[in-house]
Amino acid sequence: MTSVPVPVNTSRSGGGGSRWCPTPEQVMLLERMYRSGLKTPSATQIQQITSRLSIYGKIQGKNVFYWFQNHKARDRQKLRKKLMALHHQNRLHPAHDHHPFQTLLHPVEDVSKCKPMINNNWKIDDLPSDQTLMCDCPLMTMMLMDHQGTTPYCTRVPPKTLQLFPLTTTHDLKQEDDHFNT
Amino acid sequence: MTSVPVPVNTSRSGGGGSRWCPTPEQVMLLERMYRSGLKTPSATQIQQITSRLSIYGKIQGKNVFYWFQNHKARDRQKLRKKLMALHHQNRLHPAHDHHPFQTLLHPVEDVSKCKPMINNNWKIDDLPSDQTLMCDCPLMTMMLMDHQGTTPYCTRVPPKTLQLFPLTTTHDLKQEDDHFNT
DNA sequence: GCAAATTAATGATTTATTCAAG
DNA sequence: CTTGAATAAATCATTAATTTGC
Repeated sequence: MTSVPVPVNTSRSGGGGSRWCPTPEQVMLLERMYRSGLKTPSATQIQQITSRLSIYGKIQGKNVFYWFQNHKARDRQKLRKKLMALHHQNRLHPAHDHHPFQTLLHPVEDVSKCKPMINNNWKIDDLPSDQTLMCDCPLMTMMLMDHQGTTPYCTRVPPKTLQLFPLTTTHDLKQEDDHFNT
Repeated sequence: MTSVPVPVNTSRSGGGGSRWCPTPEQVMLLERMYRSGLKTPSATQIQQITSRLSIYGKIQGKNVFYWFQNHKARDRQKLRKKLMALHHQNRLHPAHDHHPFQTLLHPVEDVSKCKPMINNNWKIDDLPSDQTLMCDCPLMTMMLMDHQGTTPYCTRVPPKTLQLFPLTTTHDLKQEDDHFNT
């Protein structure tokens, strides 16, 4: 696209093929409004926002409109993804584990404010004894075994699959559909 | 306020150490996993990692959890700083560009109690008169106001008739890509 | 060379968000 | 409108690096 170093906001007048490139100030203010509860601005609001943000750079009403649309959609998508993963995990491992964690960090509710109350209340700490644990984790095993002559426990090096731990301690291994790859 | 005298114990030996001190092997393997794409391990994965890293030294599930949380957060933070710096360079904020931009991004403000005047019905045609428009969203006005009166270059702020934007009509408006984030 | 003092990294907690379910 | 679930951001706290004076 013949990118001539145009001063950032490449809103070329005319036939206009360029996209809006928000400035940091614009993004900051938009995010602030979004967090403040404005999820779907009305046309009037969009006009006001546009006029106010135009002092930071070129901007149009449709940019604002699309920004809110995209931002909301992205938020929802992200959350849905998480919930899906969680639900899947819950189905597969109803017994224990499954929480993606932060809840486990709330040991006690009443005393947590007063004192640093040392933290041995972690559920995760009670690791199930490592008997079947270290049998099937392709990538993990692969990553954990190089560079040391010690070879932890499991010495099997799978080809190249990038799936993480499909395993459960007692059940057969169905993958829990991980989602770490952005 | 005043710190309690730390028990000071050998973290890796036994007893209640102050905090986890990862061994170089542990750090190396954790970083390798992170770089391989594992950003938020599930509880099961954390257990796996913990049990495998425990051969290099004392470690608990919460340590692994915290490690990934912190690592991810600080990665994001670093990246954001870089991007912010770059954008600032481009924009050449002359007045006071060296105040921590992060503070501006802090969501410390609690204007969120204001009700979102959501209005999905945005027909541009029947816009109400502008007079009442300005009144029903003090929140937006407040947020959009310049914090220090910096107003870089463009100072035109017409609060009146503004450019309209296409609605879902015959127009195409297919240029709403997302690039304001990341 | 060595510790006390100071600064930078990083482990561990707390707080503020988000969307959706009830 | 309130609450549930789960962070990610912000912050607190402690360890490691380093500087400094002797």
